[in-house]
Amino acid sequence: MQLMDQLAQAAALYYRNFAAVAAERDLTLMQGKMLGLLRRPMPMRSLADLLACDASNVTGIVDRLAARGLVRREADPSDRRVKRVILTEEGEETVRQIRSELMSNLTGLEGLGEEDRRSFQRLLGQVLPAVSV
Amino acid sequence: MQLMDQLAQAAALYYRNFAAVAAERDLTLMQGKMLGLLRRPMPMRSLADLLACDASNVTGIVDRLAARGLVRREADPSDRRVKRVILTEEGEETVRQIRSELMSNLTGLEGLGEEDRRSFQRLLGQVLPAVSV
DNA sequence: CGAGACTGCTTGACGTACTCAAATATTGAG
DNA sequence: CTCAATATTTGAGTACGTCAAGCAGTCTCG
Repeated sequence: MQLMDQLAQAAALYYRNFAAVAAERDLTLMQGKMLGLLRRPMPMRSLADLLACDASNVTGIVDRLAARGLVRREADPSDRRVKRVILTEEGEETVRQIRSELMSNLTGLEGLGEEDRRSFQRLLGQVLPAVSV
Repeated sequence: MQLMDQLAQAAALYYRNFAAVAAERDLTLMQGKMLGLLRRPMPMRSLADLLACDASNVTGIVDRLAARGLVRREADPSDRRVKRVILTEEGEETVRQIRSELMSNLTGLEGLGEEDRRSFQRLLGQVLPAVSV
């Protein structure tokens, strides 16, 4: 079906853009995704679930982000097995920049009227139901 | 903006699904994408452009697909620098399977009425303009 | 309480993919 | 023919993906 192909193209385009924005800051796609998830401190395990990858994978990604001072690990007082990942000041700033650049690249979103916006949201949700965070 | 987040989730979901379908056949995401592009014989260079990756990268991916008998290289008679990648019979069959499984997983698409389908297509095109193939 | 099951994180081995620079083979322009 | 440009490959180095194994902390239950 033609619509499916268009969906594929749209998804590819979205990630090309995302990867390009991240790359400007010397971040990989995964590193960018992870930073974007850290609105609040998050156990490694949760990050693995959200990124749909193995926990052992998260260790390396966090290591690299931490080495660059964008995140740090902190102990979870309620369960000493758990380490929570938290953005540093610099990490917060980076996330803000990425978000705003992403928005400004999605010029198509700006042009939508209120009604189109609602439709788009409804259709997206229907075709690709969001996973609860 | 909330819509941007939903877009991100939708794109992520699309690829999770795609990757899962590919993985059932022991293919990676990139290998699946490449197979999907091979509707006709394609120079390595074109594949690199379509996949938005380095040409040296395509060499490896094609190598692995060829080793499994899903594609093969053939010489381009009009330019002896060029090698065209072409699906084998088994490759064609694999692509058919992947496509049909993708479709059947996107149950949300089936449920759309004619009008919704048109809207969705228009909105997708507006927000994330397709790259011409 | 204390043994065993389970969970969160890390490590190591190995394969795939990405980038970059360099080498080879052809092509095309002057 | 010479030189610039193009198509592909190779090699080094990094990031990421899986999987199996290990350690520490938590939980359940006799």
